[in-house]
Amino acid sequence: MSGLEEEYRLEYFETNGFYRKQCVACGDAFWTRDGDRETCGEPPCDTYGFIDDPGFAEAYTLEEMREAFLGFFEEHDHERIDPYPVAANRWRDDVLLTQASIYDFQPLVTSGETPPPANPLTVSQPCIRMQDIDNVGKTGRHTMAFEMMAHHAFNAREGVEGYAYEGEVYWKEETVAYCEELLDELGADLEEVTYIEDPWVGGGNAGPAIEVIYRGLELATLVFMSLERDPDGEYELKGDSYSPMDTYVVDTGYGLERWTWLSQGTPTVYEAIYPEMIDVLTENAGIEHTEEEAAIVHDAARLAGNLDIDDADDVEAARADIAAELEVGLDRLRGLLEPLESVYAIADHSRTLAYMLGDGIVPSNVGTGYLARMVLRRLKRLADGVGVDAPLDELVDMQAERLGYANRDTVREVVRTEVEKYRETLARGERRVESLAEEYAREGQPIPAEELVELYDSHGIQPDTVTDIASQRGVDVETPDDFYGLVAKRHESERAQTDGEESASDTGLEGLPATERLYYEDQNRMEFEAMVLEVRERGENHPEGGYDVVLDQTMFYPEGGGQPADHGTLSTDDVTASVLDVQLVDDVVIHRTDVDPGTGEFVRGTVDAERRRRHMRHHTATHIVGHAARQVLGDHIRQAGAQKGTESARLDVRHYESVSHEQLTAIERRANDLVMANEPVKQEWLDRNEAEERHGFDIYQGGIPEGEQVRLIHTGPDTQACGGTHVSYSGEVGIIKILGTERVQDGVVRLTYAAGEAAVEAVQRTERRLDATADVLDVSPPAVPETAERFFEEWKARGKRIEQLQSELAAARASGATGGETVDVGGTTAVVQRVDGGMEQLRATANALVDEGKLAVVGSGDDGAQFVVAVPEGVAVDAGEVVGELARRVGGGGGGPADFAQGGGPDTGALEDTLADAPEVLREQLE
RNA sequence: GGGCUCGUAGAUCAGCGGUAGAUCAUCCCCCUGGCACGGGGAAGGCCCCGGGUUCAAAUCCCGGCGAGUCCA
Repeated sequence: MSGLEEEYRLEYFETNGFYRKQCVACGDAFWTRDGDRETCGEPPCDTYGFIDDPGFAEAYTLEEMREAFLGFFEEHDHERIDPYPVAANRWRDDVLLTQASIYDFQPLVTSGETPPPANPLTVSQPCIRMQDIDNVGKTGRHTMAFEMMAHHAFNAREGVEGYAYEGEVYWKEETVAYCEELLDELGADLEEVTYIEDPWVGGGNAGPAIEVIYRGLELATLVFMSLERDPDGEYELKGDSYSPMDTYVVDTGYGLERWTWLSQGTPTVYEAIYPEMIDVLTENAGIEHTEEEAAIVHDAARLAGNLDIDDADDVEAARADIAAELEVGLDRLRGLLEPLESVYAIADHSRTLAYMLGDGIVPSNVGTGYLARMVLRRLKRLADGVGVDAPLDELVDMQAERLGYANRDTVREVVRTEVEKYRETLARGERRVESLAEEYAREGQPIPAEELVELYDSHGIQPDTVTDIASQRGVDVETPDDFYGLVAKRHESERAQTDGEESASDTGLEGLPATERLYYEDQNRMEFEAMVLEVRERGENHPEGGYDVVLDQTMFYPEGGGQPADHGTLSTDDVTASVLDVQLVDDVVIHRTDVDPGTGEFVRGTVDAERRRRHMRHHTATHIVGHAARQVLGDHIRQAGAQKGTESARLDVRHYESVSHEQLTAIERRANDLVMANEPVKQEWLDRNEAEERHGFDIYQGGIPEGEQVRLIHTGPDTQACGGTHVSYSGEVGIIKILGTERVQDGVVRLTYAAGEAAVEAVQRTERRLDATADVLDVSPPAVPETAERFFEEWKARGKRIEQLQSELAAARASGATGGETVDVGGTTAVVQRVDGGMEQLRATANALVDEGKLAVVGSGDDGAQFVVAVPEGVAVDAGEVVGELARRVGGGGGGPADFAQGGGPDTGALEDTLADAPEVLREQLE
């Protein structure tokens, strides 16, 4: 066991006269050319030394610095590659956002499975780190959106085989030399640069790493990824053991924003990287400073840079010290700085959104969409708070323009839609809080913490919003110290349930050769011959029983990519086995059959052609519908899931609003246009990097395939990476009929459609329903909508008429025209009457009687035995009690308020006797 | 992917087992020279859909559809 000290003894350091020192303040080991140096150079051991005193020979803009960096490495034999999207989930499924340039090459390139797009390479990769959201604007140096400039080299140890790249391109010596040369070229004083030893650990990998510090600013991190976690490993880092890997990767990160900042020496990073935006925002917000105020702000920023400020909490703590140092009041300082902090954050959040939306992320309540929504809402709050009244879509567009995105119209549209949604949510929230505040105001109580949690968790209302509105009504709010802790507590129980995932069962099929998959060779052939390599009876883990059959080659398509497995038969001369399911495990296709075809036998395989053809039509149709949806709805349209069946298929796409009928019709028409154009559907196997380069990441609509080669399906103008089976010409899909659309969740729209024979069947089904409806209405099908509407209107009108007639009838009954027994109960006239009708009639009759000052007991035998008892004002009879007693006698129950009650029971036979006893019951009540 | 909340008049929402309500908007009348305001009146409801429990469901339970929100 050992650490990595030896790893840092570079020849470069030796020959250039470096010293290895230990920081007298923090104890970290570092390398320097300056023999007198005692501290590592990084705050808090040292302070910023570049503000008002830029560290490079010239000032660079963001764009100039990016070009300087990439150009430098191009000159040193690196290939410049285009940056990847910030939505990392478009090429890997373990993370949401790109947080570092190395994300572009994980996991397949770093593991050696796939070659890198170039080697060595250089890139300036846009990244988003949501974890810095609270620090943006406040610390002077944090940005949520940033570009990580990098150069990477992918190496494999000499003599080991089986990796997608081999040999060593370069390693630590060259990496440090490049860094020094670049710094030197830009005019940095190399005497002032320090290299801190800081081992890197992450995601099961580790390696030595060096932090490059210049004038107090960490400019770069040079990571030498070369170790993997291994219980028996010889290296010990942060509590885990590691051993060397066969591949080792140079992973560098140079912060574009910091290099730009250092070259300009502005008080904060924000003024260096988007000065125009800061100008626009300060003017729009009406922030004006006198010369004296401007000087205070400037000095405060410089002082803050010299302090050990890591996050927003430190800023607050340091502010008093800064105020004292500048000899201004704390409140005045805060008043000057806080609006600026908002402006900085607004500029940053606008840029973050430009990255996100420019890369096609659609705001929603899940995944990256949720993150985009959070950023936008925070941006809106900041802008409102500081008085920036420029529309957000303009702010985002300013950044999108600078970043060169082509889909700026969509981006603006998305921002506008999302701002409107937020406005509605806020309005809803305000109404809710207002009525809640009034409720608690009446009781003279403060709004309790549980309500606060509920308002936030279920309705998205921030506690400070609640406090604001409540205080306007003079209501206190119990704000707990640990508000977000309480919210988290609410979610604790759901965590517990999410484990218990079934572990992949041991297939026991190791060592079998990969099945040759014939369905890729000829997607139209449905018959083949093969040899049975292995048959296993399915164990008790599989309640459906049967056999797992492995062949040397197969035409059967295994379930995958949203396409269900083929069915069919495997026959020998003696037996015919039905194939009920087909799965792919690693490279082996497993056929589940009902009987054992016999190991070593030759079998004739026949695929259920009807089923397969329907799947093929629906699969190609899915590509076509996706393409059409993108044309109609916009370039941001991406597949969120898909399922193909025999009767219909569905495609879920990311979109920011529901799809209108008009849009649906347009999609359907475009899709059928593509069908009728009868374009060839071609498959092509391509090297992964080449496929990405030629067609972009949008080919991964159906998920991210493994392996070095990807299979592309070209359907006319559409290209996707896909493992499914397809028809040969788009015309074979037949008619595509969109059956419906629904919003599966916010930000995801589902399109359901049928193709070919399934479409014809679907149309016929719809037609039959229409015919049946027309028959019922006794009109021709075209007249159905109009007739249905007329009938519905008439039905409503009749309902009203019936109600009116019933009350007239009831009034007539009450006036004594239709009998009923009249008795005297303690001085009040009571009428006991049987009216066989519904509850409506009973109520109307009883009400009419009460209107005449009479006590009413009305019974019906229409639907069981039912009673209504109504008591006029000032009569001391409890209607509820009376009904309870009467209903009990017919085997039921009942009740209600004292002046009006209803009830009943199933025993209709006892109705007459019960009504006869009613006067008795009423009199008992009086006592 | 999981949790929570909500679907009642055109709009905003009460009601939360027992006769469907308020406010605004709409229409009519009064007041005015006219408008705003004010006063009086009317019209407007498959209480989201489907099951269940109950004598009785807008109300309780289950399922679906729709909307919102928090978290991974």
